Amino acid sequence: MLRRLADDGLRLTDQREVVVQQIADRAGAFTAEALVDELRPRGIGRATVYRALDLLERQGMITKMHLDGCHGYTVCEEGHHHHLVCNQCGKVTQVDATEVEAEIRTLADRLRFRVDTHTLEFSGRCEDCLARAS
Amino acid sequence: MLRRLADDGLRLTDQREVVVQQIADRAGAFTAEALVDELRPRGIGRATVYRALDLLERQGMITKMHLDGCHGYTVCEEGHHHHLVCNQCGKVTQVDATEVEAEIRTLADRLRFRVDTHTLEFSGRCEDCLARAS
DNA sequence: ATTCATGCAAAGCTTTTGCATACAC
DNA sequence: GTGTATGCAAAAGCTTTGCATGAAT
Repeated sequence: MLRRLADDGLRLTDQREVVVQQIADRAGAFTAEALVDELRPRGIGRATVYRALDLLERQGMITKMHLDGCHGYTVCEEGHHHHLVCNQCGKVTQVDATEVEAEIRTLADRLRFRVDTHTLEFSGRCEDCLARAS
Repeated sequence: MLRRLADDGLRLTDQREVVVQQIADRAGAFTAEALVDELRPRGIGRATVYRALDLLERQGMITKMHLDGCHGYTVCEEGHHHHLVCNQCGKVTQVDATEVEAEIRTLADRLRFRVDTHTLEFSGRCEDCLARAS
């Protein structure tokens, strides 16, 4: 992720590095404010966190997610935009929804509506949480 | 809508009536704050509007939508929850996505994940706006 | 009569902005 | 050296809440 930032000609500051490290291998979604809390002890200010998230989103390295209060982000690969969100542990898994995708395209073609983008999100319970429940 | 409120044993106040009238035959999505502005001249307070929207949402008569800033509502029929959002005029159309729906169910079954709910939203340009553009 | 809704204003929370300073290139 | 990022604190948005008053059943 850091390399990608550099490759895109963006400034590699200490703070951006820390932000990226903090979110890079995170299983679930997170809110901006949670990140702020985690990074405050490391001397990174609120505005910097918000600005970094903005930047990373514009670079397509993270996506905004529709969590409960509509304020989450998650790290994600480019192109694919379908997520399974576990309501219990908050984990976000990427899912390959090729067939659904195809069906969506068919539908879009039939509608008198030019579909530019679509959002598809699943919420429920992940394997681990299901296992833990029984 | 008013009848449905009454049927569900809820109090029919003047203010709720006005709120319902104001949103009932609206083509697009709207934000809470926009409604507040529209209803302020009619003497309806901010809190009342927010509480009414909350109520209507719990009754399933409107749904929260993920607009640009993630803060919209739209009137919608029960059950079906798929919307086309026009980026230009803001109109929201309900769409029948039965095939997609079926595909989603198939996918859900295959995943080691218990899917409780899913969200599917399309955004692009509606017929009218496309026509107007040419 | 009781119970619930309302309006107001204040508080809470999240996000953005202005500005002087510091850092990356 | 230049231009951009940072930190802070303040402002700006949006939503919720406490409380006294008023309305619906």
